[in-house]
Amino acid sequence: MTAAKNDRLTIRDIAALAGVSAGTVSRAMNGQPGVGAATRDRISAVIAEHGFRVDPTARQLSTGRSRTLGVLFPLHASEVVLHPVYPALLGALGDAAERAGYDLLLLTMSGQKSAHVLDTVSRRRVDGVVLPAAGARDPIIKQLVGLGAPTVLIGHRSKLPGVGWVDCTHDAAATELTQLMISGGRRSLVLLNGPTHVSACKLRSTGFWSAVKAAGIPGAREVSVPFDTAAAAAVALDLLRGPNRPDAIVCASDTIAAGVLETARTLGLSVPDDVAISGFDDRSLAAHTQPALTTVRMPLQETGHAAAHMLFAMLGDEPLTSRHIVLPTQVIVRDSTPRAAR
Amino acid sequence: MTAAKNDRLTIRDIAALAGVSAGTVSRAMNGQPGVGAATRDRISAVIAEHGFRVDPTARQLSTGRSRTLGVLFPLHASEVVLHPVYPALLGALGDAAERAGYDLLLLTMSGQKSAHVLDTVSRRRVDGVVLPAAGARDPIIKQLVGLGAPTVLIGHRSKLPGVGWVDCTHDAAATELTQLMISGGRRSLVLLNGPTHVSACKLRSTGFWSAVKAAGIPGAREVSVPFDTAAAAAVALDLLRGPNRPDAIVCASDTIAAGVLETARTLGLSVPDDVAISGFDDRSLAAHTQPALTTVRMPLQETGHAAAHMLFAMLGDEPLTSRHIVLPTQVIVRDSTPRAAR
DNA sequence: CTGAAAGCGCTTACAG
DNA sequence: CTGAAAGCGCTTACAG
Repeated sequence: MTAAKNDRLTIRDIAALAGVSAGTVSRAMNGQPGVGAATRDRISAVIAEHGFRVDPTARQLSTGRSRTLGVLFPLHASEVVLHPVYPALLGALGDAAERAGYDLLLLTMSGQKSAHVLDTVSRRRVDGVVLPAAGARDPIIKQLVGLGAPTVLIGHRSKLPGVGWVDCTHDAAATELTQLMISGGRRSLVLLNGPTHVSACKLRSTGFWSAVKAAGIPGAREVSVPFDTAAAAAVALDLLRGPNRPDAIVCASDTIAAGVLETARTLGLSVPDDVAISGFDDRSLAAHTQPALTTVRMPLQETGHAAAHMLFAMLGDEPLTSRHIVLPTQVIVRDSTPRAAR
Repeated sequence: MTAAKNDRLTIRDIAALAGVSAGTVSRAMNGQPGVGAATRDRISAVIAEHGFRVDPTARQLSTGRSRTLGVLFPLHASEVVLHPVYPALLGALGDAAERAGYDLLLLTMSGQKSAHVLDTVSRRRVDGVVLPAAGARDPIIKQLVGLGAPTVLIGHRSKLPGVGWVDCTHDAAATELTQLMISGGRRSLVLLNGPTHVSACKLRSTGFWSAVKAAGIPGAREVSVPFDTAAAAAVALDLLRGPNRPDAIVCASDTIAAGVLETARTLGLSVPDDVAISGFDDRSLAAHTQPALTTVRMPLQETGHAAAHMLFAMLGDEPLTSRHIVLPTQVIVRDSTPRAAR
């Protein structure tokens, strides 16, 4: 006799009320076979009347499964990387988890010390882990897999066996934007990319160069900057004042594009006539820049849902169709790129 | 016999290895009195050699306490409000929780439907809840308190009895910035505030007006805009082109200040000579604007730690000094405000 | 179809 | 100072 009594009903209370045994209530609650229809109804009625939620702790001790999903926050990621992705993603994860009866454990990792995260996953018997901003943090990914925890990455197409991921078509979007520039008559192209160790940036680079090569356009360049408006503005100054000024700059984020727009304005260049500019992310600012920014919308909600459901599938709750999902992005054409002239 | 056997050692294994009973191991582990020094050492040695982590699930079932803290994410908050605060705050919360042996449960609430959050807190016996971006969401605050869950708000000074909060001196910072403007000779002041339902914005307003009144300066104005650069730029255009152009604009965020800076540049106004501008938040952009932005740094790490420790104190783990903590902000003077001319 | 019982891994009065 | 035992609230073979 240890834990304090409280007013919560236990499965035994329900059993007594329904005139059956606790085991039968358990079977009925969990939708298991071997409970008579009448008994089932009686139990449902009692639960409906008196209210009863199974104690997840007791269930876990008995089954060994926690019905808990870990969400790993990479706190060392720059604020700018974090920003646009999280709220929508978390909302979708939370919704999916709620619907499936899972709870979410928040795993934070300051720096690279993964020991505590691994310990928590193991102690709490976390059923699976989502890494919403996976990337070059490979050590922990491998360690999680080593622990036997089903792992789903968002935004990083890991080659590790068993690891699932959900990503979107950064490459195709970059290709489409670049083609938009080319079909609008642009011939001096620059990709103002983010940090090249970011998986999404690698894909954007691939997409850019594939369009450039397909069109046989020489002299295209790629420059890498942090996801920072001011830094982008500074680099844009060099580009736009330098020799062979580009007439199209594909930017890897709206924040980068904002810096380029700013510099263009400072230099008195007209957008898109003198230089066409595109962004990525479709953040709220993109619709309000002058001119409004052509950009790419990511399927954030869908990504969160897909990641959650992939995890449920890995846990055997749903059929597992694929461990690797690529969702479509959507190019939003506004006024900062040339009208398709063809 | 239900849960799958695994390789993890139980307290009974340790007890056997140390030649004592499980109860004694439990008492030794938990630092309880009534265990001989020699026994204690032997148990420590065994644990050190073989490794052992107590199963939190079993402990919880026995004690009724989960050693889990809830972190409530307000997903309906705009991305801009969320942004600057979360990573540092979560990191600090995570650190503090880790050190105290607590885990963090991620509570998401899409829209205003709090039922699931309350149910989770109750089912999982969450020991206490932190609301990192509390505000006008009062319904859930009251409901959490009603559940008996110790509750700590960040950024909202609730009047509800029993509710703890950690906030910082938004008001004093606004006063200091305003005085900086006044002592620099500015006499036509505007507070370009954020949404007035945000608690921090109310305090910033208070601080601004208190400085204005103390200096006896007439004609000061306050205008409210969303936390959005483009929206701020539009409002700034009206202000800076209208009659009696302000010579100082105190902005409620760096994003707002960025819009004002942009408009000033567009209009060919010199900052700070024609119009002085200050921000709030000290986001990374603030150091890189042209001119660099005078702004306010929030004690985010300290806030996270304070919130966590207040919760521990409410849970009886630490002495509770106060349920209401106001931490100091720091005004960062850069080049967008007048040099203190006196 | 249903019940009685054992077990999940801890903690904590209760004895001694 | 230490052990034996009961209990936390479930689940699930095992019988019937």
